[in-house]
Amino acid sequence: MDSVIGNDFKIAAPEPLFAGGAIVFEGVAPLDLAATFDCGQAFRWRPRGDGCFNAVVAGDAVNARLDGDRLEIRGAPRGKAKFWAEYFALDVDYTAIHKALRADARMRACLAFSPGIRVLRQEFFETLVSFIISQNNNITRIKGIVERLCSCFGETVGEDHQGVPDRAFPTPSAIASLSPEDLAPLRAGYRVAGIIDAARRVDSGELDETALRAMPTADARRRLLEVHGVGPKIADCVLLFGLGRFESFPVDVWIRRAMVALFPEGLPCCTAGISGIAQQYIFHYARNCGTIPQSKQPRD
DNA sequence: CTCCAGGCATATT
DNA sequence: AATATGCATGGA
Repeated sequence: MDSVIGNDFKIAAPEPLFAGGAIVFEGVAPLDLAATFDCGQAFRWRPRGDGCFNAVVAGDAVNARLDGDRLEIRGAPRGKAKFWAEYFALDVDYTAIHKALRADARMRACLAFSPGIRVLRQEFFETLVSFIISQNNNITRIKGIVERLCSCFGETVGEDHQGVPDRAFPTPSAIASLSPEDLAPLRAGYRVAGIIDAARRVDSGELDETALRAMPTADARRRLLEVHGVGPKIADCVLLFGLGRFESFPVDVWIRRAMVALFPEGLPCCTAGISGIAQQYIFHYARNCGTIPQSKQPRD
């Protein structure tokens, strides 16, 4: 079972081009890199100020930029073009998704707020640990803790133009042998127990990504809930952002309140495996706008 | 200073 | 099953 998404919203990913040492995908719209990287699903992408974004992903220090509807990724080997197409969900038909979501006026309001958000397919272990860190935490500090985790225990994969080392997210085995005292420099508080438990379960094979991907979402969720520090919200975030289960979505008290206020009858137009994506638009709208649109919205 | 952050574990009702 | 409380830390 690969990504779970309705057939209506599957397309063939564009073929990669290779130009100037970059992996290039054309026709990627809709995609807004700033909105996508900064909507609370990823914690390592940093804007360089000129429209480029830097991160270390899958062991490569990469640079992503958008030129119209051309996505350029530098720093990754050609052989990983398929990985990057999946990372940016270029095989998901966001045009069709938007069309379906726009059938509802309230969903239309959320979508209009940040139409370039895509739900990324991020690496499993990094997503699991990052969202354990996110517990009762704010995004700025989450980013800081994740950076310190990489800086302390991640493999150096190069250095940036200022000579600062680029470090990968630590491997499960690199964390599995650590004690809470070793993680004290992270200043992650009570979350360190969860970080270590997650690393040990993954490192030992008890929690296996391949197995999780092969099992139904409900079973994978049950397995994730066994990890210390992983409750319903974080499990759903990991399913959505780290295991490509676009039909799953995080539902905590807050988002439930926003959802119910917006959609007392339940999420519309979202039954074909994209409720997680719909949720991300709702979440971002409610977080940044702070207001809940009424059920009656003006037509386009 | 206070309030709270993409919650969870645990105890109590 | 539902609700209440403590929690490390530091942004805003």
